[in-house]
Amino acid sequence: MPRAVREQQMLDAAVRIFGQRGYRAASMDEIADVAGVSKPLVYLYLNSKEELFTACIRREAAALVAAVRAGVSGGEGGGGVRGGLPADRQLWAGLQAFFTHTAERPDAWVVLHNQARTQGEPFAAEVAVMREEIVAFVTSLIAEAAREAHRKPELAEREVAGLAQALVGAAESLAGWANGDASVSAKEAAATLMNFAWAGLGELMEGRRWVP
Amino acid sequence: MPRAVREQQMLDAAVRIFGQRGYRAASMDEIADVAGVSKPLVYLYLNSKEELFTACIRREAAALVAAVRAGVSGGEGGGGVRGGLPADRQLWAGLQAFFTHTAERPDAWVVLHNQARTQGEPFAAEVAVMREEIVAFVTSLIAEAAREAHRKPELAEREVAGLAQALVGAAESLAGWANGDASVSAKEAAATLMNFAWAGLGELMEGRRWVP
Amino acid sequence: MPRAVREQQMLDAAVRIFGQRGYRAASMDEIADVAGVSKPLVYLYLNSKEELFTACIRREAAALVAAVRAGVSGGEGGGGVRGGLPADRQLWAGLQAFFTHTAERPDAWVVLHNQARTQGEPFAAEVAVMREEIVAFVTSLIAEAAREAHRKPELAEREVAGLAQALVGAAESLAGWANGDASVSAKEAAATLMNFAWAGLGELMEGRRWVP
Amino acid sequence: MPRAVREQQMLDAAVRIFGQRGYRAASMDEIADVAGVSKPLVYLYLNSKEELFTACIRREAAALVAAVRAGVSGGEGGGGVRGGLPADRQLWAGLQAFFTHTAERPDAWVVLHNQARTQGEPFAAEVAVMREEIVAFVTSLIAEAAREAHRKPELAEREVAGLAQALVGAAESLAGWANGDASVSAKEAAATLMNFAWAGLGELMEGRRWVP
DNA sequence: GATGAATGAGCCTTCATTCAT
DNA sequence: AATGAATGAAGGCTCATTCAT
Repeated sequence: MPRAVREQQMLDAAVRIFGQRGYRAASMDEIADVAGVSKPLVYLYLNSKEELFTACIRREAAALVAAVRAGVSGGEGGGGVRGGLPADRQLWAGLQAFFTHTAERPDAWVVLHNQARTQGEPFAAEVAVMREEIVAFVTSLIAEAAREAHRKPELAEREVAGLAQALVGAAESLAGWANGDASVSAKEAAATLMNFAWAGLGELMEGRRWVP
Repeated sequence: MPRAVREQQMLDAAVRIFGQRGYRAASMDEIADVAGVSKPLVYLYLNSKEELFTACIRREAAALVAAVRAGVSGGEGGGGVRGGLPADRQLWAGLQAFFTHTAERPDAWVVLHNQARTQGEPFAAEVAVMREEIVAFVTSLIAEAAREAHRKPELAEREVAGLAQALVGAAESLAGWANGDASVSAKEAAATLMNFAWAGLGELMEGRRWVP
Repeated sequence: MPRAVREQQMLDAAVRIFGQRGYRAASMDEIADVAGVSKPLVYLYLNSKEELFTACIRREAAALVAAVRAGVSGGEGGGGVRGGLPADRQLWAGLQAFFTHTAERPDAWVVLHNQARTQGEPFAAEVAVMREEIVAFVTSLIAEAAREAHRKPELAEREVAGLAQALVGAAESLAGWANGDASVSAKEAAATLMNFAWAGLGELMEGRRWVP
Repeated sequence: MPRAVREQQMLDAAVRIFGQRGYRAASMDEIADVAGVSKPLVYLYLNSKEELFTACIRREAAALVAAVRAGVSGGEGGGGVRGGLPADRQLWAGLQAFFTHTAERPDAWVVLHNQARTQGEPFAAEVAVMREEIVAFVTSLIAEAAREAHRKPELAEREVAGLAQALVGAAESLAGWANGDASVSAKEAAATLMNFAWAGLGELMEGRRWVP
């Protein structure tokens, strides 16, 4: 069996075990078992527990970003009208893709969101890169929406950044919730968040704020 | 030294170490050291690592809920006019209390939010109880707000629940963000979230929704 | 059982196993077994294989130097005439003590001479210190002998150093030989070397050299 | 590439690695790498780590003995006057050859002297054979020297054996010393030992002994 | 003839946990 | 009430060794 295939099997197993047990509690023995190979082979290909975990993070981060990108580009119309979608449709498509992907690979999401971020520096930095990529994308969407609405730039740049953080944070949180509670589909989660967020953003763009 | 005091010292130490190292990486040796007692004494009082961790979770969960409750009840006017505050003021007070408390006890927040939820079943259930309590409270606030606005109950119960989840999730996410990034105060975090959320909720109560 | 005693037992066992198997081939498991304790206790007291080996080297080096010193000081006459012995008697006493000690503790000698010196830098340096101490002592003896013989200092300092090296080297080598081949007693080994060396030194002090 | 050549390359690599790392710490992987072949090929030709090590010992022992023999036979005059050299010239030639050879192949010397002798029985015996051959040769030289001096055989056979042991031991020790300390050439080492030894031997042949 | 792929076994190290005092 | 002393069990990692090709 070629090396590349075996490596993917190992990463599959590792993501599963890391997701279920946590980084520390996961044992290389169990990972090798689940991958259907011997432990030395895991070391031969991936060198150490640390590198194995890093490889998992990288693969899953790339897969998630790719999924969201594909969702946004593909849009709703089926790939024809590329790039021309309005900001709200792009956000909607991105959220759907995000919730779908995380629902399909719950262990991967746990690894990225819950495990990697709580295991200290070599790993946290790895996910931080991906997250910033997504935050930047959302930020650009909000800014574009403001432009589309032909408003004077009522929203300061710093404020937009804060809103993007809140939106991404809410999405992350809902992903965990939707996965944990089986009765919520990806589409429902996306709709809930879209409703919650888009209306709020619209109001803010009108300059209406809540003050104590 | 009375037993109750010693126990609190141990829990203090445990929360700190669990928060900094994670459940698995934390060693009973270090906890006993930091607590200034011998290891067997820790076992005498708290039986096992698992029970010790559970005790930490319970204590900190109770403290957090109590802080939020106190914030809401105390309100802005100083404790006199109980229960009479409008829903938005109550939410505002609760958010402020939440962000303040988590900022004051970062290790405790890490234990509750990052560690307990990722260490499997005995522990995840423990925090889930507390979280549900808070979600229920937020849900009641949203419902009350709808009543105050004298609308027909346009918002289905299920929908309200989803919104509460999103709001709580966003708050949790922002708490981590605010603690990690020193430049954001509790009040700022609360204001960001309040702006984001209240406008959206208001719109929804008016029956305006985003549809694809 | 008090800690100090246990530590000596562990060192006894370690010296034996390191001597018989070599540093790498010796297993902490076997050492713990032979010491009659569990492996974690060995780690609790001596931290690591490396530190354990270093502790062995230090203890045995000190013991060997002490034995030689005691032999020289005690002299043949029984401790009365301290310090006044002529150089040849001192050398004779030192050699006897050296061969006696190495014969009594063959594993310790193997550890010092064969193992420690071939396991790279943390360890080699440790024995080098002891060896230099002995070489310095022998050097001073040769120089004193030259003075006693009322010769002009025919022997250059560098030459004396080389002779000391050769003498110590010969002694080290004979120690291994005498221990390996049971029919040679410590006294015989000392006599052989004394005969071999003292005559040669005497000749050299007379200025007689072998030239091709 | 013919098998014999490949085998020599492997032995070259093995001697180097065994010498630098020690028997246990040397890995078959590294040896195969350095030899420029794959690991299974090493096993195909040399069967096991143990046999590989044994093969190294045998080859290097034979090479060393051959070098010394050649030095003695070749003598100073260039190979013409075989066998006629006096004993001291033969010893001088042998020592020079010995120190030259060990200086040229330091790893080989480490393998023979430091590693093989400390790795237990299969290997120690292998070098012992070679050493005895050399000791026997030196013994015969001393005896011949005594004859040449026309003395009655004052030196008992047992005594001669002891002296040969001491001389060989001193040479072994000086070899390590000279290789480790770069400032000593083969010729210097040989001269130091020759001076030290021949005078002592001469004295003994005259019947002058050191007595306590 | 030669090797890429794979593994059983073992070693160093750590940790939660328990007695005897 | 409190602890010094001690351990069973497990985990990360490496290595000599073997097939199928």
